[in-house]
Formats: sequence, structure tokens, C-alpha cells
Amino acid sequence: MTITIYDVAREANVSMATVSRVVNGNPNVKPVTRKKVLDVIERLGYRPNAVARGLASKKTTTVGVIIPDISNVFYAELARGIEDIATMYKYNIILSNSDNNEEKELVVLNTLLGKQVDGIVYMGNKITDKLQDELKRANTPVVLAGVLDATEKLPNVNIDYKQSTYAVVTELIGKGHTKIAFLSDGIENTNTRAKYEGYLMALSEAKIELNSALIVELEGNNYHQGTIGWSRLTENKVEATAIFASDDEIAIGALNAAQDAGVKVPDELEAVASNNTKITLMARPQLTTVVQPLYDIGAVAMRLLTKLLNKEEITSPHVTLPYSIQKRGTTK
Amino acid sequence: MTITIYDVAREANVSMATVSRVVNGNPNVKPVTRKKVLDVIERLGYRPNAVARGLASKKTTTVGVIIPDISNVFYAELARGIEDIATMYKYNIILSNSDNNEEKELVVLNTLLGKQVDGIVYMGNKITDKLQDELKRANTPVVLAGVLDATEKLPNVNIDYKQSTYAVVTELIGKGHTKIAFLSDGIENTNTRAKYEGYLMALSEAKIELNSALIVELEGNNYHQGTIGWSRLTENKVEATAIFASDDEIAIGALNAAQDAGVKVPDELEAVASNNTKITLMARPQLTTVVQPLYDIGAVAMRLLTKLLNKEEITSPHVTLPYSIQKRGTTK
DNA sequence: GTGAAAGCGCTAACAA
DNA sequence: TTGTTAGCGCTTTCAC
Repeated sequence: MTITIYDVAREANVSMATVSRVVNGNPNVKPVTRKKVLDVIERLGYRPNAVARGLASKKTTTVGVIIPDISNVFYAELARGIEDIATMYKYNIILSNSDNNEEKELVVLNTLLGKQVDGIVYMGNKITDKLQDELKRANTPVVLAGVLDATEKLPNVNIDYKQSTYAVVTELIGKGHTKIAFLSDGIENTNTRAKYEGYLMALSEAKIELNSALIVELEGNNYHQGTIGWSRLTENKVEATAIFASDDEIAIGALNAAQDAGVKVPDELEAVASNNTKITLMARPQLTTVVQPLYDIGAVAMRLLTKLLNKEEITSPHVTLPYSIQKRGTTK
Repeated sequence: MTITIYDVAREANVSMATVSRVVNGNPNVKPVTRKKVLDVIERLGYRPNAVARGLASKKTTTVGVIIPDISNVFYAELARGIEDIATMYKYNIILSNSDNNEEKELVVLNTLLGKQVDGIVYMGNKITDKLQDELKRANTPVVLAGVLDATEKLPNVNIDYKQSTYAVVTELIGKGHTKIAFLSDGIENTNTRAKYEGYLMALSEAKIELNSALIVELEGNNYHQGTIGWSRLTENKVEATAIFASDDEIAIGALNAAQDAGVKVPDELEAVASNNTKITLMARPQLTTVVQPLYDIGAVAMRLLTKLLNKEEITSPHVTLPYSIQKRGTTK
């Protein structure tokens, strides 16, 4: 049989309330009593039932994490940051993959809310209106990690994608490139859109006309899509001399395809990627990228959520973390 | 205010029990009644409270997942398999990183049990005795995913590491290699030990004497350790002509270090890795590896757990999935 | 086919 | 400082 708080109370000759106080570290317990209770707990091997506690206190110390795909390095690093901080603040996380599919997101959100999570960390391409509504209806705190909120309504943690993209593209232009390809997943996705805007801004500032043959919109952020990206570019016969990729895997896919076709990197083709996941080091040449502090984005997002949960004061619900640019072998 | 089952019952003029039956798909409800209840649920936006349900039914439809590091591609792919099958069977997963640290594992396990998870999927280097004891005491079903259980007590899903390593090393020997390095994390780790035994078996069968300078035990499965592995090999002055690595990241680290030092791969150095994570495709040359069906290992482990939870009949608690060998650019 | 009522194990007033 | 006592929202006998 399972040992309950009642068993402990009986054995220690105190009330359930006192046991509860001891377990929860309430200071209003005489040290002697505390010791006595602790001993019984030890002897009986009592372990508090978090489900009962959750029902009574209406707090589960569990947060839901909606993530597109945990096997994607980018999200996995964010997730690690989230989990570490969650643990630090005594929360557990329920992880659910959404595949960036709105329908799944809705189902997952509903399950999470049914499980009475105290809060939610959302990662994905964009917050759809429907999702936004559901979230509001539930009025459970939510923080977006690595996703801009187009409407600026939800707390979120990001870097400035537009600015960072502008910076690297401008630098490429400064080296004389005029045919700079932009490889990305769907431009309707919030972050990608911001990057695209940065790209456009750099071009326009340099008075370079936009060549749509250089814009390749892919169907996802992965290696395979990157290789497709390169084929698309060659089909378009644009002879790009530089690439900006919205994702590391896309960049590696495109570069490997290019190199397999005999293109010399970085001599004939320079490239800059976006996320600085650890695969940037494994590729040859190693990737030059915008450095997004992925772990930190996750960590800060979770920290922000804990503040929301404790009703701590919040300086700003929109955190923009600094980015940097890491130069490696794919640029001269 | 939150809508409870009681509110629904009142509005629908039925008892809580009936609402409960409808919500749980119990067939003993007249269609008319069911419709009536469903309508009220819809109208009120009622969402069952899983915590209360968990307390009453002693089932949480939540399983704990103990994982060394979710940002490691290897584990992330296993995790994805686990989560997909969990979702399929209506379970959620609570994910906890352990960093392969026994103390953390113990803490995590305890939290998970406190949260009344219905079962646990464990990933890690090895099941220590203490952990084994705690697991037994809780008598919560556990399945190991991608970890051999030295004592053969716990259900687990794996491939035959010894056999697969034996096969690839034997093939290297067949090509004339006699100086085959073995790069791995700690040999005390269950899976690594099995691989090491496979390596030894191949050597002994070919009557090649074991050269301890070729055995490099590293401090973890990551890229950086791989680069260290290569330095170690050069310090040892053994001039290995082939490498077997227990991990893909280690392999890439070692190969990149070797190539940076001017070694031609695969002409002067052949290499075989172990896990076939997706980074094997991104490296240049692409890695030849033993193919572990990572996603499937996770998926099958979770499926096995659901069987345990439903008390379904189990053919065997020790599942060995088939492996294969994928030849790519690091071997001739 | 449906309802009444007793818990599940704990927290949180409130009282003492 | 400690105890009493309602619940928290649901499932699950057991009756009818």
C-alpha cells in the first residue's frame, strides 16, 4: 500500500496539517516536532503525492513545452535551456512535438491545459490567431522562445533577426557581392519574415535591385531542403556568389551540394547561416553564422515564465538578447 | 470560474456519473443522453481536469523520460520516437535531463515518482545498483531505450552492439588494417563495453594483438572529445590507419582534426562510426556508420511500456532491433 | 441506463 | 505552534 500523509501523521502523533507544514518547509513548526515528523517520513519512506497536491493547491509545478521537433538541433538546444531553468525553479516540463502543424498545436495545447500546467513555453513558426485565442481563453501564462510575436501581445525572448540579417548581408555586399541568395523556409513564418526584411533593407540601402530568382523559399529547415535549395538556384541560372541561409542545416545542405558540384567555398561562394547550432562546427568548411544564444533564449524564456508564475515584477515582457557574428570558413 | 463536471451535470440534468461516462466513452449511456451531455460540454467549454482524474483513478497518462541530454542529437532522435508513440497512445511525457549523473538521476526519478507517472523510459550510460533498487521499490514499469541492462532484469530495446562492432571491425581487418583505433567514452558504460567486446573479438579472431595505445577512452560523446581523441592518437605515435568510434560526434571530431592535420580520408585513414544520427550526412566525407534505428528504438521502447501499462502480453522484454551498415565516404 | 455517495491525498483557511 | 475540517474535480462501486 502507498504511504500517505495520514499514515505519517498517525505514526508521528501529529495532525496531517503539521506533516504538510514540514513537507512544505513552513517555518511554523517547532524544531522537535519537525524532527519527529522527518524521522517518521524517513522510516516509512513517505513520498508526497504531487497529483493530490496539485488538485488541492491548484498548482502542478509543471509547465508545458510546445516544440516543433525535438530532434531538430535548433529546438533541442532551446529545450535544454528551458529544462535547466525549469529544474532550477522546481518545475517539470511536459514536452510535446507539434511539427509546426496548427492542428497538432491546438490538440497539444488542449491536452496541456487539461493537465493543468502552470504555464507554457511555445516554440514554432508563428502563433496563429486561433492559437492566440485559445491561449487567451485559458489565461495560462505563455512565453514564446525564439519566436517573434507579430502582434506583440505575448511575452517572448528573441534576438533581433532583422538587424542581424541586415548586418551580415551588408557585410557581404561590402565585399562586392551583388548576387546574394536568400535561402529559407516559408517567408510567412514570423522569424523568417524578419530576416527577409533585413535582407531587403541591406539590398535597398546598397541600391541593389531585388532579383527574385535569388530568393528560394523551402519547405522546412533541414539538410535535405538545403540541397534542394542549391538545385533551385542552379535551375534559376543566377550564379549566386553568396548565400544567406535562415537555418544551419539548410546552409550545410546547400554548401555540400555546391561543393559536390565543384564549387569552391569560400572562394567562389561565401555563405552565412543563422543559428550557430553545434553542427556549424562539424561542417567543412565550418560555417560562418549569426550567433543566436539558443540555450540562453530557452533559459531566459523559462525564467521569464517563472516570474510570470510568481507574479514577480517584470521589466519588459519582450526580451531581445544580443547576437553576434561568428566568422568561420565559409566566408573570406 | 472553472467549469467542472458538476456544472455540466447540473446544466444537462444528469448526474456527475453520467457526464463522467460520456467523457470517458463508456458505452452504457443512452444516445439521447450522450448527445445532451455533449451539447452542454460544448456550450460551456468544459475541459476535464486531468489532475483530479489522476487522483481519483490513480492513473496520470503521463510517463517520465530520463535522458542524459536532449541537446545531443543521438538522444533527441530517441526522444522523438518515444514522444510520437506516447502521443499515439494518449500519454504525455515529462522530460528530464540527467547528464548521466547518478545523483541527478536519483533526484529526477524521485520527482517523477512523486508526480505519479504511470511508467518510465530510461536512457543513459548504465543503470547503477542504487537506481535499480529505487526503481524496484517504486514498482513502476520501466523500459530502457538504447541502454543494455547488464543484469538483464529490466525490459530494454537495443541493437546488438557487440555483434555490429565485430562486423565492422572485421571488415576493416579484411581490408588489411591492423592498426584500428577504438575511440569511445568510458568503457564502463554498458553499451560501450559491448562495443569494446566486439572490437576485441574481431581482433582476437584475426590474431591481431591488442595495442592499448590504440584504445582511447574519452570523457563524453561529443565533437570536442573527438578532436581530443585524435590528438591522443598522435601523441601515442601509433599511426592508426582506421578508426572505429562509439559515437558519430566523436568520429567527426577525430576526422576533422585528422584532416586538418593533412591526413587524407579515406585514403590514409578509414573510419566507421556507430549511430547514424543525421550529422553523418552533413560531415565531409559523409560518415560510414553502423545504422542504429534510433527513432525506432525510442518508439519500440515506448510501445513496450504501453504494453506493460496495459498488462498486455509481452513476447519478450528484451528487444533487439536489427542494425545495418551504411557505407559512405569515410571508408573505401 | 442512471444516480448517490464515498473516497483519491493533499492544502488552506480557521480555530484553538 | 498545532489541529480540525472543508474542499480540490473526478472515478468508481453499488443501488436502483
